[in-house]
Amino acid sequence: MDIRQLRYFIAIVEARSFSRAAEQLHVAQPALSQHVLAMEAELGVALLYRGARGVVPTEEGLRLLDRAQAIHAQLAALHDHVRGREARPSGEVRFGMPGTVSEQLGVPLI
Amino acid sequence: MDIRQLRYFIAIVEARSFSRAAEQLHVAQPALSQHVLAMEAELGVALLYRGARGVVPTEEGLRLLDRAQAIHAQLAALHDHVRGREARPSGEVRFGMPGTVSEQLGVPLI
DNA sequence: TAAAAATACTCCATAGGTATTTTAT
DNA sequence: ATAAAATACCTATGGAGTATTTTTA
Repeated sequence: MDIRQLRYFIAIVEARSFSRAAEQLHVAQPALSQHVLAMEAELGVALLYRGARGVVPTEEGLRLLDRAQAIHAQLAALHDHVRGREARPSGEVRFGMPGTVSEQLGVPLI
Repeated sequence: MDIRQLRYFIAIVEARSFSRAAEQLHVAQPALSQHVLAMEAELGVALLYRGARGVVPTEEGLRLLDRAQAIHAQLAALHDHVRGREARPSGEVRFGMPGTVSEQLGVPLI
């Protein structure tokens, strides 16, 4: 179970369709089929009900969706967190410029 | 940034060494080097101080470690959660047995 | 100078693409 | 009958291995 699969699964459930999710993700539809089949095999449960009008999550699919979104959100926040930049940025800004430029450009800019 | 990289990073910090982590993970040491270098490039920060006796995390490395462990724990719990089996199992247990056997075996067993 | 990490390269596993078949309404 | 998912097959990217060089205390 990797992050890419979780992202794909979220997109599929939200799009209510493999095909539409494939478009949005810029991947081919069979790639998504393979990943969902792999996840279902790994978990030993069905995650989606397949119909002629798209798909709908099973109970297990809903539970996976919930966790997948949580994990995905944590990963999205990872970059900023590591760099010490939280949602509300704080800290000091420094700004350097050659003296000759600063008078012409810097002062008006500020 | 994928979960494999997070797992590798956790192992490296805990082992305080690329080489020792490589042994424990059953992968070659250069594979870990590549992943950490890739992560540092992606984040734009150094994650480890390299020394002749191994490695030690930078401040950013410590922050990544924290998040990585959280995400890793969530992923570990994913299987059980999807199947509806929480850390503290709850629910109903049913147990069936042919009548002839139950008298001889079932009653004492319970 | 002696460890540990980085680099160079090679190879293979697998993610993903195209074409097609199967399924469900 | 038709739209959507599954299957078959092929290709190519990148993850990982071996051999080697570079770095650091």
